Amino acid sequence: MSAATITWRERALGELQSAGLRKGQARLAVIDLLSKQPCALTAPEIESGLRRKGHRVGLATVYRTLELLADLKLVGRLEVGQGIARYEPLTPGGDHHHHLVCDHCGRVIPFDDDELEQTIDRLTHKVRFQVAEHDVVLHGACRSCRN
Amino acid sequence: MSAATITWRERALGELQSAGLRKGQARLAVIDLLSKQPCALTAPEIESGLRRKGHRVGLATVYRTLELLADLKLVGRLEVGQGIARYEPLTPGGDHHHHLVCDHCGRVIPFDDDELEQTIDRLTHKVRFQVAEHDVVLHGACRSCRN
DNA sequence: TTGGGTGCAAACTCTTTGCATGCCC
DNA sequence: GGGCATGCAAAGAGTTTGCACCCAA
Repeated sequence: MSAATITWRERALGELQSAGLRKGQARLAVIDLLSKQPCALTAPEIESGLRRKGHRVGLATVYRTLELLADLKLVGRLEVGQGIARYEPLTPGGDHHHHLVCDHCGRVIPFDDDELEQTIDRLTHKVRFQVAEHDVVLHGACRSCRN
Repeated sequence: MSAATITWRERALGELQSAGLRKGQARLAVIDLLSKQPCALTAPEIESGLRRKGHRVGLATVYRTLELLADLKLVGRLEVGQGIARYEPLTPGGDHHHHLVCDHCGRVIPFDDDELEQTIDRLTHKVRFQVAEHDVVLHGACRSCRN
């Protein structure tokens, strides 16, 4: 089994280990839930998801865990409007993507596009600014909401 | 003088007129201030800017005015992180741009790029989604903050 | 005159912080 | 056992809403 087949969850646990951080039940629960999610969730969504599964995890702990995981580059933080932060697992080489946001129902739908990535890469070097990350958000109406 | 030389401020006042909306002193003050701004401001920034000029405008009114102007497509709403909304005048054909955000000092710097716009235009038609607007945000360190 | 516009204050939501307790190592 | 991790509650910040007064048309 090659390194490329390590799951995000396994990688996250390894990163905690090598950073000398503990694996408390709250952290494990948040990592578990995130690892099963295809796209970005808000902190309150994560908290209620855990509660529904019987975990009693403080919302503050969810935020602290997400901040920790973001510092370790294990999750990405994304803001798509309404001043709400969303978090999603990051995979190193793999599935970099951006988001379509439906301004009617609030749905967030991931997409990717190679040409877009190439264009942004070129742009990143053109600009007089040290670019670390980029976000592209397309706003509009999803298939259910456009009439 | 052709239609193309109408200023944003004049257009905004015209839109209010034809929508049957009143031109109260607070709305006029917000429109005036926005018309002189090159890039996106937050609602509290607008409020304190007006206060500094001697206007007494409630923060709630600033929000209500910005929402109104956004509905009329006269201003764009932009979120660059930290859950803070920023607003800037929109000109129909003209100066479409995107933003560099310094994650250290919080500065927001506008930029534009034709290649990027073309790529996003193509993308907009490729995607199974009705796209109304798009935002590109590059995060990183500005020239003052990178050491 | 009259109803939309405005200011003030309170409410709401998301997020962060303080502190005492608990549990991983 | 020691110290990081956690939960609860309170504090903070941005934004929205309720309501009475005011002013543009």
